[in-house]
Amino acid sequence: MSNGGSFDQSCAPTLFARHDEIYREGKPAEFIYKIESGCVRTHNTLNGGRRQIDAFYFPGEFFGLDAHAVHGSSAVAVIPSAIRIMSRAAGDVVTTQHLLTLTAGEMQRIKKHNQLLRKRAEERVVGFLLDLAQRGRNQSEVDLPMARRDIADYLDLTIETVSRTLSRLERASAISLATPWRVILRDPSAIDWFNSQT
Amino acid sequence: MSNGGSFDQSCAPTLFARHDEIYREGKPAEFIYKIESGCVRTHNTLNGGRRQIDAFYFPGEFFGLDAHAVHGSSAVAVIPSAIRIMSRAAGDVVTTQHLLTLTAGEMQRIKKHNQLLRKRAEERVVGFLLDLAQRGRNQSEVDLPMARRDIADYLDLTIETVSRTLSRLERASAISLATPWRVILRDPSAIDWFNSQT
DNA sequence: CGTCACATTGAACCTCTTCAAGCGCCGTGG
DNA sequence: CCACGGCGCTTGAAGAGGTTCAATGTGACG
Repeated sequence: MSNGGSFDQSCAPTLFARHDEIYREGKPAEFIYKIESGCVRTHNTLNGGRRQIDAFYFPGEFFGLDAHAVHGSSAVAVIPSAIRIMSRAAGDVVTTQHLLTLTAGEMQRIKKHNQLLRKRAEERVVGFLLDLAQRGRNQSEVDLPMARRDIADYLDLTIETVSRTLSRLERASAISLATPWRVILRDPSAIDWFNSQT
Repeated sequence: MSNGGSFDQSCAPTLFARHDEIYREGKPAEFIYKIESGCVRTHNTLNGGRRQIDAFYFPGEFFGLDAHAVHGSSAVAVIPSAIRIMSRAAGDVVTTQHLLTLTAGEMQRIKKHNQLLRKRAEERVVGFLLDLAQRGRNQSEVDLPMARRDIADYLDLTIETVSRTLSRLERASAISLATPWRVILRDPSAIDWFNSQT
């Protein structure tokens, strides 16, 4: 698969502070974005104030690949982040073929998230941790830049359930919480097992 | 949006009987498919025998738009169906632009399904019925060609909960079950309301 | 008329949510 | 420098919603 190498140097990265909005739901989707450093989340706010997080993105990953002319969700920096912004207009450095590849990858990601939402709370949390471990540099240590509220809204659980589940996993010696935002996985090989669970 | 009109006549439809497999998970994704008549479901079988239905497709809709070189799920005819099969190879009648449009639409559909999975049982069932009503010819009468087991595996509920929820909706005069596979919606305008619930 | 597959209904159980309180960290101000 | 207050995480107890197990109902087909 293309890693976007052919067009990722097309502009200087823009800096965003913690909780800065990168684009807003409903606005025209003119650009695609690539994370250089930091972490971004995309979310919709349903009427009722309830918030739904669609995805977290980490360095090297692309986001903003909405289906239609307008963004279906808002993007916000979870921590200070550097992001490359590229026009998705036809005829630009971003080709239709690129877009198709990236969009197909995004679809894959959503399907995976979909499967996660069908599992029980503990499996969701474990799946989330293993996913982050796999995407991070260190397979056995995971950094959680986002708050419990964000994790809960991503996994469709309450913050209490997320917290309780992490505590239970720690008591069971499956993980270790160095700090609430730094998790050590006791069995990194669990990643392979989990990924085989289609 | 393109309705695919430029290439939907490129071959004669193939007929599939009830429960016939159209393609299988893991096989190369060489074609895309358009339903002329009938109904198709796509599903994965997780190890553990548990089945997960990703989508139902109806006349006029496309399926088989998997992200990668191989299908991520199997496709099966729910009832006797006529399906047009087209090669997705580059240089064929199906252009990259077509594929991007169709894939983006598929992504939209998955996101919608995703939101459905975050709701409570009753909302999932109602959302499912309204979705089918909207896609069908008659806004106030829905035909359910699939079994309760299929609906349950699509909504991530048990067949008991689906059945109980439908019964409760009928007692509440929200719907009417002419037969277990024919639902009359008492308030079709609910579709607009439900779609506004992001 | 009997059988089979599917749908419906009931009751006990379990998981997650809800409501409520406690804890720890950090920045601010006296 | 330390007390205070706010914010986010954790923990506990009660309650609601769905699942599980089990039985009953119903229509199609031989």
